[in-house]
Amino acid sequence: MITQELTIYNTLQKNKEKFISLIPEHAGLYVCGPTVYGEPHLGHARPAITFDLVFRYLKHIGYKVRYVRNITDVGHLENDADEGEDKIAKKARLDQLEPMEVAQFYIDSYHKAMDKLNVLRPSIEPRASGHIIEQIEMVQQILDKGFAYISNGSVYFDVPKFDQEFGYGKLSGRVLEDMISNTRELDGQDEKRNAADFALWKKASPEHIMRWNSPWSIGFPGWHIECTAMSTKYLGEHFDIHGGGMDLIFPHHESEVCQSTVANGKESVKYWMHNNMITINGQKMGKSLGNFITLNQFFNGDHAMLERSYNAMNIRFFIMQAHYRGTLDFSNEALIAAEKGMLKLNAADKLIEKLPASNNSSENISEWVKRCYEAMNDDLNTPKLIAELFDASRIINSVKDGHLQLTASDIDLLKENFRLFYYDILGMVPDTAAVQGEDVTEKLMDLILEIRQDAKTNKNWGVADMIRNKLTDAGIVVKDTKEGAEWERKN
RNA sequence: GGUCUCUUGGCCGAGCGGCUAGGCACCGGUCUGCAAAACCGUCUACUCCAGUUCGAAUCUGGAAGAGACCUCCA
Repeated sequence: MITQELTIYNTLQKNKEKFISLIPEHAGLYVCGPTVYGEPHLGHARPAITFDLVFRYLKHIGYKVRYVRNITDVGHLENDADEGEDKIAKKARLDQLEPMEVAQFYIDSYHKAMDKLNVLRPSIEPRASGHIIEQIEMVQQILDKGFAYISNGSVYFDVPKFDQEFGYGKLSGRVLEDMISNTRELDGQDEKRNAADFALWKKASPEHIMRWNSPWSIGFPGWHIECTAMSTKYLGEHFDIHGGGMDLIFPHHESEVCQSTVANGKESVKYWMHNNMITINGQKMGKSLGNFITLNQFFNGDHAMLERSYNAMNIRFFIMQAHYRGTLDFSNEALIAAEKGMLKLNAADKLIEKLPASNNSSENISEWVKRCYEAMNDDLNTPKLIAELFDASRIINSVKDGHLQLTASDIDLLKENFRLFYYDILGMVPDTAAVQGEDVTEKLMDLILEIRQDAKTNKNWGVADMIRNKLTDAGIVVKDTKEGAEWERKN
């Protein structure tokens, strides 16, 4: 049973819409995954986390979800390379490795980083190189229907013809005539009949390492066709959600609309969702700008722009503190502020266990739960949800201090839902460092705090402060409360 | 230049016509041997101009600034 009414922003309609799945209680989700020719960086984290939230929330509210996220491991050209050269092939030559070895290395690297960020693995993670046959078949379908042409061994999609029949630019808002009139004439690009046409299949030049046989030439598939072929294969000709970064709207997703409309005879995607981009200190992240920071550099603090290291949950929390459709700017200051907030919530979670129950509740916890759901139902408003969690934190701390009261059942309700939203839905990881097992540590800490308490009782402030300061240096924060001293690990 | 998006207090960031967002920082208070934590309170806002409205951060028009995409490729 579907328990919540979710509303999501559909790029196709430029509006928020109720999410109604094509098949009741089932949801199909396709997201453009990484191009594996380099270390995973911040730009990979945002879409992965955004759609991880979609995946988690759809499952939570009762959908059986098939989540497909592809890996692009064929046919990439360097942005700044003069001659067209496959990104993976180029890297392979430099490193003296097989192209697939390079791809595998970065796939592993990507997975490790995503695991740290607690991004759930998709249901299916298809690789473009493993679906060459499906792509060739789809190109053939488009040719058979007359919306593509062969030119010098390559196959191009006929955009003007598509525009006449179906209307081009639904997703990105591009107008074909404007595009044509704004296009600069480039030498040596006259294989295409029209500048707006895009490649379905490219004939490989001699130095191009990654190549496959096809009816038209030895070559490789055009970029856009892989997503259409793989989404059709695993989710069907019509599916619910297609996601990706806003930078992919044009030309990638617009081209996918063209391809699926022709090949499948209808538009495939019901809801298009796009996450916004990430900037660093207000600037676009780019290798040439010197602000290109990989995820591992964040985790290690190993980059000139980073004042210190930031753990994966800190990054995840920070990303979720902004709405996915807004730009997000990274800075040391903002990251540290996010960490403090996160630690506050972690501390509140631990306190829930120790709350005293009253006969009456001064707070309406059911209403609070409702507000949490409303935030998520409103196009995944995670900043709002996090604000509600901070409100819960205030309630928890106040109940502990005796300023507010909750009944035993309200405490349970609060505990259950705080953890549901914080851990299961937002995907934060419990602060295990101080909680998990570690009996010896627990006993040692009890002993140390006991000694310190003795010193305090004897007004031996020097010893008491020394213990506290040394523990602080060791990354352990001591909190003196009315019930005695408590401790927790920092980071 | 074209298309689109955005511009909220010291920083991050919700808000979608009237009601405190929230976090971080700062300041004051409670607590404490001192501190930290916690709680309470205070202070800084809606880029600018014009319009619609009883009422606008929120709608409309204009200006300025920022960003994304706009050849090939992914």
